[in-house]
Amino acid sequence: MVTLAEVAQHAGVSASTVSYVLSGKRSISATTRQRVEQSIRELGYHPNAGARALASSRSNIIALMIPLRTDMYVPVMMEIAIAVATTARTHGYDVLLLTGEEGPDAVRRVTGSGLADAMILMDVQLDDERLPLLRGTDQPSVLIGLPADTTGLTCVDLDWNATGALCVEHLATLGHRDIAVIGEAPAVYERHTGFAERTLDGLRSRAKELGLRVLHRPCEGGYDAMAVTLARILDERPGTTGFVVQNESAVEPLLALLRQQGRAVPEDVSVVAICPDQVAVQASVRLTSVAIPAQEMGRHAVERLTAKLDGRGSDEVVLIAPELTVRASSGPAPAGTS
Amino acid sequence: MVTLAEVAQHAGVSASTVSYVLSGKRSISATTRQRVEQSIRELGYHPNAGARALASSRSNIIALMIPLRTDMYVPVMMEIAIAVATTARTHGYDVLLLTGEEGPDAVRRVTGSGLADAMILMDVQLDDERLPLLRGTDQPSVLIGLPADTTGLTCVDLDWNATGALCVEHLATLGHRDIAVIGEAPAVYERHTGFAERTLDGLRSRAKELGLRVLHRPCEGGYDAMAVTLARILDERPGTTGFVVQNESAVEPLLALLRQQGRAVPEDVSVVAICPDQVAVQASVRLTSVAIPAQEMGRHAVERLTAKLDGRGSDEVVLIAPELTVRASSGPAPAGTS
DNA sequence: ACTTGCTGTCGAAGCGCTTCGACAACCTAT
DNA sequence: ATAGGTTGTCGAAGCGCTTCGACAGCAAGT
Repeated sequence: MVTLAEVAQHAGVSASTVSYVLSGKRSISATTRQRVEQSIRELGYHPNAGARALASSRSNIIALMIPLRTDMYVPVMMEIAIAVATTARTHGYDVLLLTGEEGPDAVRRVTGSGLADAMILMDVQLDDERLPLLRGTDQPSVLIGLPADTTGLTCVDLDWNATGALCVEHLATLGHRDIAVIGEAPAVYERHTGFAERTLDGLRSRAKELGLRVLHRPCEGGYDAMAVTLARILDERPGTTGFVVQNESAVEPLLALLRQQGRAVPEDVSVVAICPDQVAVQASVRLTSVAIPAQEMGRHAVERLTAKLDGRGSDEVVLIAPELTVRASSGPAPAGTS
Repeated sequence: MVTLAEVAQHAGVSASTVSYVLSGKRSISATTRQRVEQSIRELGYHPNAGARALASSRSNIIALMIPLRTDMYVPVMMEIAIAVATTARTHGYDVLLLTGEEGPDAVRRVTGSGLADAMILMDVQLDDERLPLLRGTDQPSVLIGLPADTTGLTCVDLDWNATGALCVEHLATLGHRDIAVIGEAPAVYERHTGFAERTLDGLRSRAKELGLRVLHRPCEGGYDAMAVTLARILDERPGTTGFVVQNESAVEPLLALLRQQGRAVPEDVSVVAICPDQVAVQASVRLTSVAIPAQEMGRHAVERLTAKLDGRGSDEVVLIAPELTVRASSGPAPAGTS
């Protein structure tokens, strides 16, 4: 293992000079710098992470806490995680992967031990038990998702209220009057996950303004669950012509069931999904959808965080504006329904 | 920030004693231990990770290198990652998330800096450029997936050869003679990803033994790609009655297309999928499938790794035996085809 | 009583780096 | 020519922990 001291000796300078070459915190003459860089290359030197962390009280690690639930749509989590990791690297940080399993203890452990300089939390609940800890520490953090009370916190999220509203507006414009919302699994609502409730709020209030009727049903994914849910919806509101789906694993089952019942999409019923673009494009009917900007969320989160770590930037809530892409699953409401 | 020294003072012992209480590397009297533990609790002490790493040359971190490709089935990667993270925690390790982006440089960086004590590599290619580096270092590592040459390496993987064979056997037993294999995206084969080729090998050689005909077609996921692929297959081999699918995002499209063409599953054609159980269960037809044991793979990998870190265990290849679960998508070949 | 062997504790050295203050050496303005 | 300011480099302290050797105290065997 090559050390700073060896590099220094090899280059004929002192250890501190090498350190300053590496960090750029003091000016170094061009010739010295070159000599040092040469030695570093020749010896294959890599600074020791532990020593660095100890001396500078900076680990250059960002902790990312991901949920380990299975009722969330996993690819989105993964995409965020990957965006976080790659963006972090461009800022010189590595990413430590924490699963939600440990809960608040993980926050204590990481902040207490100086393992990470900052953290990003995913799957934030409206009243999340980790929040008091975050507020009580001076370690920077960013939430992906919005809790009920955001004072003293930095959050990044899709504007779910606006997303819900946007879906309704689109259907309203097309003349649909009776809207059914296929939601996430019941458990998601029970634990008061912000995005699900906000979507619903935005959707309902806009629907009210526009004079539409909305029926919301949570739904586990898969065919069987979707079949039951759809039957109930059509039983209760036979005139339903617009669907908003916020559960990736219910999308395909819904399309199949509608097809099976002889309801054509988009001629008889329109479907708007809230899902990653890839899902929308790969579905059996190319779906009109509001994209979930996973990458953007991950990137934003890291950028807010590094800003804080550099002393720039303050607490703030970043809401990403939703974008609806019209594809083949939505069209004018059939005559006589509006 | 509370330090070891403060705990020692509070408990009225020396710093080294506290350290030994923490590590258990020397015997400590019960009374002293209790006093120290009490102080630790009262002061809310957390050992500093950097200092620990520096002094012990152990970071207690395992690096996990995940691919950032989008043509692999993401939930499986995620499940493995989560299994790795949770299993690692039970052994006292944290997990550093590396994306494949950096490639071999990441391996150099991590081993060189002592950031991690060991690494787990996913998405291993038959002739992976990271392998020479791994062989050249004394840092323990485990691959999830099999390269062409496994000498000096520890690998964990599903036995893909056996998986392919198992699928064929099942179909053969049911009387199917003409088998089509819907594979991963062409890119997966082009970059010589081990599992895809091995599955095919196992499948073909068993088919040969059993006298079955096999037609293999790579396939991007989604409806459009699947439609083209299926048309070609049925054109070339109209008598095909058995399908093996090794591409999660082709499963549902295939089922839909078959249905659409009036081919009943499992009466007219049988489908065997190689996919996580969740996918098999949630599909529109409950699929006969060989499960991808993501959790098990993650767990095994960590356990092999910690064994190595503790000086136990040696290089070895762990192949997990595939298990086929019969569900509703496979049945006897229609009369007159065998 | 005296060595021998534990057991439990301590002090001190050092892990490899960052960072602060010091200070030559030089350059510019008086 | 001299005071004042830069610029580039160095030495030393210290980050918080682990670990090694030393050793006091005590039990057991001679």
